[in-house]
This record gives sequence, structure tokens and C-alpha cells, in this order.
Amino acid sequence: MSSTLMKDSSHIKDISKKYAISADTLRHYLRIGLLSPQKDTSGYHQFAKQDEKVLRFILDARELGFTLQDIRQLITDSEQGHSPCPNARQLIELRLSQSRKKLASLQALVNRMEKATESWKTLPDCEPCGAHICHLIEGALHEPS
Amino acid sequence: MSSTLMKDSSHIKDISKKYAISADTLRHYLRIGLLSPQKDTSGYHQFAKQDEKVLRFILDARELGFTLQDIRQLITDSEQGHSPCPNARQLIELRLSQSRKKLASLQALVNRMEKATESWKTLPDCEPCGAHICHLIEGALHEPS
DNA sequence: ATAAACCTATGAGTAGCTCACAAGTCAAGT
DNA sequence: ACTTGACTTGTGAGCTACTCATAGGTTTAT
Repeated sequence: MSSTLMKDSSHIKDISKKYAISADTLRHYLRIGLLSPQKDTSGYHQFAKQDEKVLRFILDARELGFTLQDIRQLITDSEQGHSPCPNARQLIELRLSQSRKKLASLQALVNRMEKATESWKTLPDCEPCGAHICHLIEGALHEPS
Repeated sequence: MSSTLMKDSSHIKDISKKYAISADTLRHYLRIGLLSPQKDTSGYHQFAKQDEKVLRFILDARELGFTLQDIRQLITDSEQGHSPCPNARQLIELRLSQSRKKLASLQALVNRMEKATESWKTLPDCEPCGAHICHLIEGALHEPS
């Protein structure tokens, strides 16, 4: 049941290309019920305008650090006629504070790693001697280089 | 078979306290075979000096951004009489470059989130209107505030 | 007709824990 | 001796957000 007129199929692959995400990611959102497009007669998903709107929302919210659970909540709010804004404001505060903590600990990690690699440049490899497993690693954190 | 003399039991809880990690984390390392202390007659793990040395190594390496797989590799090197240092140098380069990328994208995320929350301060909540799901989120990335 | 390229749902794997559970052990109090 | 409470054991499952693989169905091009 095809024709040269019906070109905009809006199947998974088309949508994934359009929004620069993988078909697997899109299927993941289907699987967890974040998106539920209708199916055509042969069982293929058909992404309607509304589905694309929801998808764009998902991608935007993801870019702002919301989790998929958060996003589900916001969509539910909206579907039930409530304003998602209060939840959006509250959740982004939470996610922002979590992200800041993660950022700080990741920065600290990178600092430790850089300090270690720097100090290792002047250190020789060692052979197993029973006293340590890897003197580079054991020394890196305990001896202030 | 206890006495007032035998006080250092070195069971899981004692060790977890001594090294400030959870008993569950310690059990996780046992489960994946990173640590394999002997057991006493009643089936309790007994952490010997050598086991503690390995544990300290695991914790140090973890602090330097090595994955548990990396750590397993380094311990295996050492156990087989090879120097783990070459692998340590190579792996930390890899993990450092990965961490830097993660750091950069996390920093970018935090920046987006901060910009969004800032701009939201002057925006009102909206009621569902069909045109959008949450105007705060949809507006945050597309309209250069 | 058939092969390529798509689609479907589902299971499992990823990292590093963390929680929960059933069953066994041990020390202290009565 | 017995119970209570705090430990121990191994195991399965859950967490995040995918990603890969598989078996089977559909559509399109040759």
C-alpha cells in the first residue's frame, strides 16, 4: 500500500535522522512509555505532529539535565491539565545541585589524575617485589610529590 | 573459640569501618573476585595483611580514576610477576582523557542549567494550552534570553 | 522471486554499587 | 539452656540511559 505521493512516512528511522538521535534511543523511549505513537495497519509506528512535539520536549528537557523520570513527571502533569512549571522549577534545582556536586568531584578527580601523571613522568617502572602492587599508584596519593 | 586475647577479628564490618567504605561495597569486590580472603572454620572471611594491602590498592586506584576492570588487570599483572606500571601509565591516560571529556560536557550542562534557572526567575508559570508542554523548558534552549 | 533494508518486541549487557532476603553464626543476658 | 540481637554468608534484583543482539514480520527494489 504505497505510492509516490505518500513520502512522509514518519517511521522510526526518519524521525531518528530528523532529530539526530539513534533509532535505539527512540525505541528506548517507546519501551518506557515516554512516547506512544499510533501504529499503522502493518504495525509500524507513525509519528504524528503531537508525537514529534513530545519528542522535542524530551530532547530539550534532557539537554537541561532532567532525568527521564523527571520528564515523565512533567509530561504527566501536562497531560492531566496541571502546569508542569512548578515541578520543573523544583526539579531543576535538585538536578543542578547534584550536577554541581558531580562537577566538583569530577574536577577533583581530574586534578588528582593530572598530578599523578605528571609525577609519574620522572618515576621508573618497578618490578613486582611483594611490598606493593604498583608503586606509582600507591605513591601517588600518599607522598606529597 | 574466642578469648580476650583474640580481638582483631578482621571481619567485613571491621574492615569496612577501618577503610571507611560500606560493607556492601566490600562484598561487591568479593563478589567480582577483586578480593578473595580466606575463610575461617565457620565460613566467615578473614582479611589478612595481604588482603588489606590489596584493598588499599583498590581504593587508591579508584581514587585515581581507574575502573574496577582496570584494577583487576593491574592486580593480575602483578600476580603474574609482570610490572603493572606500563599498563597503569597507559590506562590512566585513557581514563584521564575520558574524564576530561566528561568534565567538559558536565560543565556545559551546568552552564545551561544555570542560564535556564536564571531566566526562569522572571517568567511566570503557564497553564497547559496545547501549544507546548512546558514553555520554560521549550523556551530555555531556543530563545536566546 | 528474492534479497536488502526496514520494522516489531524483547532480553541482556554496561558501571559500580545498593538494597533485600533467607539462612547460618556468635556473644551476651536471663 | 535459651533467646535476642547483631553479625555473617551467598544470591537476586534494582538503579540510569542507553546499546547491542535476536527472532520474526514487512516493504521495496531488482
